Amino acid sequence: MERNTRQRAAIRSAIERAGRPLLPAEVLQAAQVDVPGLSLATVYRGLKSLVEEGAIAPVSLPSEVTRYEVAGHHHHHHFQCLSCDRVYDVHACPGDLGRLAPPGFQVESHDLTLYGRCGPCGEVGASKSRAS
Amino acid sequence: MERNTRQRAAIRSAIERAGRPLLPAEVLQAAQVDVPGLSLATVYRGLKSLVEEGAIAPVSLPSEVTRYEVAGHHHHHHFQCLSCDRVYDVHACPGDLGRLAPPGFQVESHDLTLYGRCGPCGEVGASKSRAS
DNA sequence: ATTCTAATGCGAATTCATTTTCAATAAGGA
DNA sequence: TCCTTATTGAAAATGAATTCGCATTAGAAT
Repeated sequence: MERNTRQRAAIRSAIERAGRPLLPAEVLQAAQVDVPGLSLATVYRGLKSLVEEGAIAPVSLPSEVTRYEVAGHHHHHHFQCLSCDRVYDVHACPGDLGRLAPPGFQVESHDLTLYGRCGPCGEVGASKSRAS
Repeated sequence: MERNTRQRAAIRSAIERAGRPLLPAEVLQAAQVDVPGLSLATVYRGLKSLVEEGAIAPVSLPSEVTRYEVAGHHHHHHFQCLSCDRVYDVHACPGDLGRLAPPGFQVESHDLTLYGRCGPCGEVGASKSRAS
């Protein structure tokens, strides 16, 4: 059966603590606080099983590697900071986008990504410094 | 200087004729109508130079390889068919999305992708058949 | 405590889109 | 037409993300 290992708990915990979608590399870094020797391969294995068991959900944005966030959120969108590249959840939606499609096209869902400067980056006026 | 070759004309023409964003592989297929021996490497080379000279623009959607479409369109969005995977332009926009971002977040731009069934696929009732 | 085997770390191996190498070819100016 | 060299096709090489193989480690049931 599936075992509860420190590394899996650390991976899950890292994503929960972040409160925003994380890249596999970011999960690695955050989870290594709990498990110093953690490897990237294990992060990938953990992410895969957590997705399968429905604990986390993949988040893919244009031209970006898939990130992961805790599952169960209502319908929402994302904001990516042009300065630090971090992605945040946006719990709002313009709604009723079916009307935008050409006639004869049936809309079932949609993805919206906002781009700009996030709160933290706006405060320090950083210019293109990557996320901590 | 830059030479006007049959292959470059075919690549450009293929994208113009399509009227929608095409994958490199789709450009290859469409352009081979004009130049049978055309190679994918040449398509990539052509796409790169056409982007540099501003004739075409890259279109990237979540989890998708970059497509290319004629440049110069006004601000617009895209629709991807869940049945055939083709991508179409959507010349409409919900507008004013800055209000959706969390306080302190500055929105500069946005990307919107609609998913559903395109006109052609809706008509034939095809289920998951890939684009022609 | 003992045993069984899932899980891990590490490096090698994949996958796949895109780029490069290079000999052959073909624009297009002279 | 001739010449120079940008361009092409084909295959090999890259680059980056993700997965795999395997010996070792460590959950957890007994």
